[in-house]
Amino acid sequence: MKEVARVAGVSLATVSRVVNGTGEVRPDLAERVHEAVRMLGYRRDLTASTLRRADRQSASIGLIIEDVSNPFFSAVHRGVEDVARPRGVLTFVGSSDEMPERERELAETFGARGVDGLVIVPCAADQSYLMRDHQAGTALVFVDRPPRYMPGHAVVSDNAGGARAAVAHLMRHGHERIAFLGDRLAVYTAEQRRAGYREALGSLPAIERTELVSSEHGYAATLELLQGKHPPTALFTGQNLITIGAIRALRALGRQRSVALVGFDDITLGDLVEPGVSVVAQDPHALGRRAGELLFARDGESRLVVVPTTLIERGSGEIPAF
Amino acid sequence: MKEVARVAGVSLATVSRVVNGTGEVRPDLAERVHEAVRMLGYRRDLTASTLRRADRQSASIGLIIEDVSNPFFSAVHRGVEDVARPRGVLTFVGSSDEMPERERELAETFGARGVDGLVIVPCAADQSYLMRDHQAGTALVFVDRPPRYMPGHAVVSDNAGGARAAVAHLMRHGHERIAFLGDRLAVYTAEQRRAGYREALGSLPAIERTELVSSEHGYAATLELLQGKHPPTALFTGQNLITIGAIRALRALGRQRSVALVGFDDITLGDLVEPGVSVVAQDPHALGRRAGELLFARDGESRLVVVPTTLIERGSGEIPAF
DNA sequence: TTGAAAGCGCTAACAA
DNA sequence: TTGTTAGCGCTTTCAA
Repeated sequence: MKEVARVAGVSLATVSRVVNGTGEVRPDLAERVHEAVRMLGYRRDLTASTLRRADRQSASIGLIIEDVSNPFFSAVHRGVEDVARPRGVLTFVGSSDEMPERERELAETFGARGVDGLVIVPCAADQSYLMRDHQAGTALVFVDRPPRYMPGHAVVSDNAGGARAAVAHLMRHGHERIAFLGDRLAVYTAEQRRAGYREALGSLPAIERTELVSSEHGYAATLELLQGKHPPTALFTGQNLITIGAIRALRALGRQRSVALVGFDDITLGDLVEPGVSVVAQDPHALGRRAGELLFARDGESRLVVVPTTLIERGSGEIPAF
Repeated sequence: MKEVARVAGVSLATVSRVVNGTGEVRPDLAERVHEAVRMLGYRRDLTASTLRRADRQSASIGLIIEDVSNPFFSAVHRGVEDVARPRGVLTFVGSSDEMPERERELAETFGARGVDGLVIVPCAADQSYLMRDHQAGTALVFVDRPPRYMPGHAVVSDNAGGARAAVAHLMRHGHERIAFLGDRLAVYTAEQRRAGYREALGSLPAIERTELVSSEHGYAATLELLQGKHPPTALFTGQNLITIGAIRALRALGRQRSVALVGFDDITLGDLVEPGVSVVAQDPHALGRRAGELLFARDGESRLVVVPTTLIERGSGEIPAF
């Protein structure tokens, strides 16, 4: 910058004004500055700029998700990017792998880098450690799950509503023995989906298997249920991997055309499988987009945004009870 | 930091030394500093630190991929993250959406933020604009495709080799009319895969449809080929979306069990479809990991790392010619 | 071993 | 309209 000023024969302040487009500068001087910038290949240092600036905005945000390579969360990521980019804001991203200490570590590092905001899929039992950043002026939005032990904006799917819709759908096809196969109930989404399941069941018997954390768990639980005494005629799987495990198990038993199945969260290529996999689809991109919008709005009040889900009928959920 | 120094009754320099663990500090003084840090909730400002530091390292890198929510590229992303994180390096990420001006814009912004390195899936016709960053000391690694009009490290899949393996596999099952359905040949990977296809064919007739840029294109091309005069008995699809389009088309014709199919790049749940989808799988996570390793190694010589592919037999590729 | 002071590249008062 | 100067929060000489 000093170089540019020297070559253009102006002061540092003028270069700054031209480069930032702030303040009035005589056109011919501005042109000389631009010329020098081109000649020297000058590019202003945004970090130094942030340091000195009055508003101290770094035009960067942090995003903490479970895993950047998980299709659900990478769609959330894209949603956030799509609202950040038009604002000229860059995104730092990190995977927490559902480990609380990684979540904290990432939040810590992002904070030390002076991000203007943080979008976070919380996994720690307690997010109150973020109060410091919040008070320091970092905007905060939680996504997929609400925060615990601290207030804050949150954008979540309609987990309970989607689950109710799935179960009601199965009931409409005559099912009275509908099993729920769910994730760790400690996770908000799993607990909400089970709540929806129970609500929709009414007086029908609840058949529940929870704490299933992999497709293998889903596979085993499905086998066990269907080979048991009073097997269910329909399955409602509360998560992606569990759905896949259930499909494999139904195939292994040759029951994929006789036992109904609705999964929560969409399955890639769910329509190419036979029968097609009926699901309650979430909209992860919208989740990210709404979170980003909330982040930049910088509202005071804590808001909970609920993104609707959609039931997609592809065959497996429309198999009748008998 | 001034506060910390005041509370601990030491100088700024001592606080810096304690916080960074550099230089010798009397244990009792160090303890007083730590105490003050805890009390005040002090966190050092990494951007200011970078500005002043001798090495000017920001402990951040930039990653430019086609789309953060594309499973292939998000796996690359995870690979890069997995080598950056243990080094305490944070990752800025952006989607180029295969638009050259976005690629440049992102590279520009990352540069202005002082990233130490850039991992990039190049889509512009010319990457020489990056020479400036390179000379300014930014490490540069290209991934999935080599750079154009500038030297640089690159990590790519064994596109030609994988294609040869796919075609040879089909030939081994008796096929003599094998069609290639490919992406835009302007893209390095598409061109390499076609080259591999042609090499493996030997004297067999080449049946090619290229410039297919969506699953709909793949669908249409498959229909057209199979309903034509001398239909192929086997298909080699050079890209994910094309593979999906081809599967849909084969189903629509009821030919999924009589026409062989091998796709380049793995398909999620390819084993749940009937018949299972045989593919030449890439290892996008390894692509990202190797790129990250090269980035941090900061070798002088331009190196081209080729990551091997794996043929996965799931049924569709093992359908015999008659 | 510690502290004083300079200065990284930039922006924002203020003065001219 | 332009330039001078102070200083953002930090690290790094250099001297004590």
